[in-house]
Amino acid sequence: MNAPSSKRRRATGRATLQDVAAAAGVSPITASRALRGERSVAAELVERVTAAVAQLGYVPDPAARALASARSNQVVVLIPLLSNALFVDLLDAAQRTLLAAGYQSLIGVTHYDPEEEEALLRTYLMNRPAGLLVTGFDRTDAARALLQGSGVPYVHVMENRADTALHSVGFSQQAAGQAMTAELVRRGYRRIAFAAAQLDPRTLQRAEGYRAALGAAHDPALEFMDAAPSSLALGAVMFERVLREAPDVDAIFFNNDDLAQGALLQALRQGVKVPERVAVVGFNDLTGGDQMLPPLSTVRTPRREIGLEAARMLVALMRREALPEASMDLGFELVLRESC
Amino acid sequence: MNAPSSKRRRATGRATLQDVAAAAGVSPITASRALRGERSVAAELVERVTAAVAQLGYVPDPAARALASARSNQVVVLIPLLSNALFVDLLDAAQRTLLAAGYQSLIGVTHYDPEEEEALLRTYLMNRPAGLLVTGFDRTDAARALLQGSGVPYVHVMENRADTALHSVGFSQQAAGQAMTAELVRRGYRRIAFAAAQLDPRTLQRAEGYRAALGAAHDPALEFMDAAPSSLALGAVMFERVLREAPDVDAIFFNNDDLAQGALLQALRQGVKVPERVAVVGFNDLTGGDQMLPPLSTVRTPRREIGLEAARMLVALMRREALPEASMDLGFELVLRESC
DNA sequence: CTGAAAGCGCTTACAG
DNA sequence: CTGAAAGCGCTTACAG
Repeated sequence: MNAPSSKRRRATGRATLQDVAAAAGVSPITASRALRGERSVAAELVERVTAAVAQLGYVPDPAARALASARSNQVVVLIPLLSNALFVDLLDAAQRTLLAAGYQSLIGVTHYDPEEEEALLRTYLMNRPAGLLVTGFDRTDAARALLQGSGVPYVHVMENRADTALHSVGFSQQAAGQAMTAELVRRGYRRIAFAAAQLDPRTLQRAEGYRAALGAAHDPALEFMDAAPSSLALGAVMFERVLREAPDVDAIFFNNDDLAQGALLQALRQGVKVPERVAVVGFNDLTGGDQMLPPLSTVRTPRREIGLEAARMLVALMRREALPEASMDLGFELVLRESC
Repeated sequence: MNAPSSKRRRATGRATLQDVAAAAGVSPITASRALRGERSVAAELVERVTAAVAQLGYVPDPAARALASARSNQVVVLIPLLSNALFVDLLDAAQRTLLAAGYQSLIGVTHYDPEEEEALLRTYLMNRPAGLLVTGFDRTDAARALLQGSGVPYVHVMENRADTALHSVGFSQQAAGQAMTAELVRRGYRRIAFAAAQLDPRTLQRAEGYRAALGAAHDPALEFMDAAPSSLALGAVMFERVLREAPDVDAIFFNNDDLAQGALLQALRQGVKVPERVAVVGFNDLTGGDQMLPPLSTVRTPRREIGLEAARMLVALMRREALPEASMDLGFELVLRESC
């Protein structure tokens, strides 16, 4: 009768590749190839398949695709924290680029914990992702082996390394730390403190740059490190502490803008003049820096561009296209407002 | 010989349910049932399967599962913006809860655009998600039909509605707007402005609350609406504008904290005394409000709790467990600091 | 409580 | 350039 064939017991009601093939008068394999843009299909058949797809409103089933091809259309993005605007910006840009290229993003938050990252990697690799975006180069050996052994392309974001063939899009954190410190020196500051929170690998690289810029003038007593997460409130506390413990300080380089903004607000509360009594500079150029009193001098980091370019690089890798370069240094920019 | 059977041409090398079943001496179906915790399996067999899983390091293939069961282990989370800390907090909490329950999150950003939301829904529904979290009740009819027709459980976040059987976790935006306005009235303010950006549905609900609290005293000339996205910089501009266009204003209720914080900084720049000349209050209690000069009075919204509880509710729905209630009102709290 | 059979909707590998 | 067959690794539906 007209009842659906009893053979198709669990049909979902959606049009399948079979239906498309039948409507186009080709075999399912040919329909599949036409759909995926394989060039070995006659132009006329491609047209017929395309028409059938449009007519039936066909959409491929990602699960069936993943099962048959051992590869999904999802990209895993591993970032340290969602509460840091830096990573949210990067994620947003990467996500849009990937979506436009037909890939969905699966986000994993590592909380700056290598063990947690390794666990996430184990879990997400089971999904047979098409690719991965990972933050920085610092991870467990097991995580590295997992990435390497997966056969899945991946790109490192935020950092660059010249000594490897690994794919990366970022900038030199050390060079950025060095450049801002050098600018302070150039402006005549002599007792320059470095105040950092979180103490993740990139923060420590910036500290290296700070030390390099200071050379012999570097005084370890002017380094203030706090492993707590970065925040406005912590910046206020650190500002007060630096002035108390190093009264002769004349400039403070905070490793993140939220710290620096908190410091500026604390200075206002204490009546400490910035930059006259002490200069304050930050890092990243987060929202609000230009609204501070005085407006905050900082290092602008290209996080959106990093997200965009890393996604592009990954897409090329996933499509097995040739890559112009294995690693991109997107640089940084000193934004000198009135706080130094 | 010892070579793998030529029948298994595309094996991936991972242990399969077949391997587990063989090692446990049961059929694959029984292994599958034991794995998924179906209660109809003898305790002893469950033990043997569990042991085999551990021994082989077996992990189920999500794609095969999704294909066979027409349901994946992924939950789609649709939020308006990643650049608003409010939604990032909600997302973070929901994500953790879902991950702990064995579900992965697929994030979609709608940019407050119903058309974009509808498109995302179409795309993501193809993945046969196990469930969805959607923001608010405002969407296209097609999107509503898509959700309804999918058969997939979903929970609304951020808002509540008593007049429907729809699942939701949030609070009354209108009541929150009304409560803060009433507090300002109680404190003796008489010319209370409402300044809003983005103008999304929830902002407009807060505006309703503002009007309701003012009653006959409500003056449309004191409403300042700007459809641009919320930011510190816009808050500064709006503050200046309100004072210029309504010089007799004695309090300003900003619909989001970033606006209010920007206003506070602008007041500082202009030398306008807060709250003496004009009171300033915000909404959401975002990071930094307590660091402002003066510390910002605002409405604390339970976004993390919303993410957590909505995820819990969804998990119960996905597991077909009984639900204590279809809708949860998590309330809000006035945080009265020194800016009013 | 357990299982043999069939099927989910695609793509791979092999032919021609 | 095109296709018939087989298979990816699970779960559903039917029996018993």
